Amino acid sequence: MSVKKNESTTICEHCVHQSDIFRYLTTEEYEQMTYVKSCNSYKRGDIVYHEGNRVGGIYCIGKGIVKHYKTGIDGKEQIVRFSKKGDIFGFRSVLSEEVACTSTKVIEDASICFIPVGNFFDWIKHNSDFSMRIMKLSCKELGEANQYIIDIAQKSVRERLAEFLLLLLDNFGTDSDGNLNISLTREEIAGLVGTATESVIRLLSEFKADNLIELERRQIKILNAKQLKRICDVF
Amino acid sequence: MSVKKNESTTICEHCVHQSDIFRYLTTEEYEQMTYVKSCNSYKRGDIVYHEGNRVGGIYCIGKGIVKHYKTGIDGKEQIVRFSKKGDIFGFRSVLSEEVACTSTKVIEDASICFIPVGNFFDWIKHNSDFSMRIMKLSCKELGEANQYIIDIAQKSVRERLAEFLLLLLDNFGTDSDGNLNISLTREEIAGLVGTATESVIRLLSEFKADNLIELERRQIKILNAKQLKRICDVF
DNA sequence: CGGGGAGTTGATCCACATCAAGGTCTGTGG
DNA sequence: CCACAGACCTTGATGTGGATCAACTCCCCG
Repeated sequence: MSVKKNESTTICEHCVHQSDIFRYLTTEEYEQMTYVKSCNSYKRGDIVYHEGNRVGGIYCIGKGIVKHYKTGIDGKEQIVRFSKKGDIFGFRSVLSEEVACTSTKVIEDASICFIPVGNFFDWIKHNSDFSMRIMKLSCKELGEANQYIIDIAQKSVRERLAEFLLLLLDNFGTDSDGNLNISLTREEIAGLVGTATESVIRLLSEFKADNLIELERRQIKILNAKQLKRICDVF
Repeated sequence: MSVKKNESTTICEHCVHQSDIFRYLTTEEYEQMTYVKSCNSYKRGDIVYHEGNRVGGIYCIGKGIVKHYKTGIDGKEQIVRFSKKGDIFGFRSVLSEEVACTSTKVIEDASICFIPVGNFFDWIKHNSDFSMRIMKLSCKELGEANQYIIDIAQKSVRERLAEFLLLLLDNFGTDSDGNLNISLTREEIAGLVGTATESVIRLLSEFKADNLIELERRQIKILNAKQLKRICDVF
């Protein structure tokens, strides 16, 4: 259940500044946005919306990380994507006029803005630069989803795990110690790679034994990206 | 390699009429389209474009069926989608300004129109109804791709095969004999389901033995859709 | 300091891939 | 019209990646 608290506008402004997509709004539209949007803060574990919900607008992340996942057999989560600072999400359901095809849950305390569908549609309708950016975004996500499909269909768990470690590195970068800037449970990694938790654990230990990574609880440090790349590049 | 022949405009007009997306063009734009588009006919096996190609426009199918696939390990095809009469494709690469993320090959003799990217962009820029439709389309495909991911990640081959048979039924319908209106090799079905050819054969025979389907070479007739639905609906 | 979620490890099992061999259909050219 | 090549299909035998089950430990937090 989502615990929301209203926040001062200051953080909100912050959020919008993070996202380059709103640069394509006119000054007037931008002002309108700061007026209509509402900003909330979320804790790890909070649900932004559930699969099957009707989504009444789009979301923009000012701070934090969320995962987008579908719930499958026995409630097993399959993560299809992450969003982080500056990313927008929810537009897929809004634009396709369908209910949400994924659930969105916070995995790192976040501050997220909500913009009602009406305004969003207005901008898309009247601002072709903005609408072009949105289109580009959805097409990019579609390309990534297609890649995901063939990865899961044809690569081994070992290959996929190597690939997703690199993807996390690319997406979230590292802190000053070289650790990945995202903290996932083994179960979440399993839900991302599409495998069982135990398999993730075994393969991570294997990678560690081969000096490809370092492990310190949920901290993962990638030591040998080149070799990981070699493992996942089987095509 | 793609064998193309120019066709009379008559068939071309035909093609555009099939697609409801062009109804959203203004009369002027529509006229422009009939002027700039070029129509070609393709035989089964012809390639429209390869994964990694730069795509210079969008395609619209007047007749026939194509498959969109990625090539993986050992050249094994993973089909991610089909397009048929009235569908447009190629816009993903165009809009995301990336190279094609899939190859497109004809699986039923087809007549396909090509519309250059320049005109397409013009319409999107100046016609918000049209651009909205395109957006809706790409978001719908994104939702389907997400579903595909969790299916492949969590369902058994048996469940997926049942699901894809129903999906083919839904997409292509049946002829007067009740056979699916699409003819795929066992290998293509395997590439769709994400499994080995032999597994497809064994499971199809199983379904046949259970009187769920009838098989006559590449003709597949679905006898008991309800039971197939029960097999694939494990979530 | 104890309860619970997360992580780990080992043992077991099976769905499915892979390999191998043969059968059937179709189109081509002699 | 036949024969032959090649693509496709089928069936059986075998191997294995990784899921599942079970037991235990570790670590955090109230």
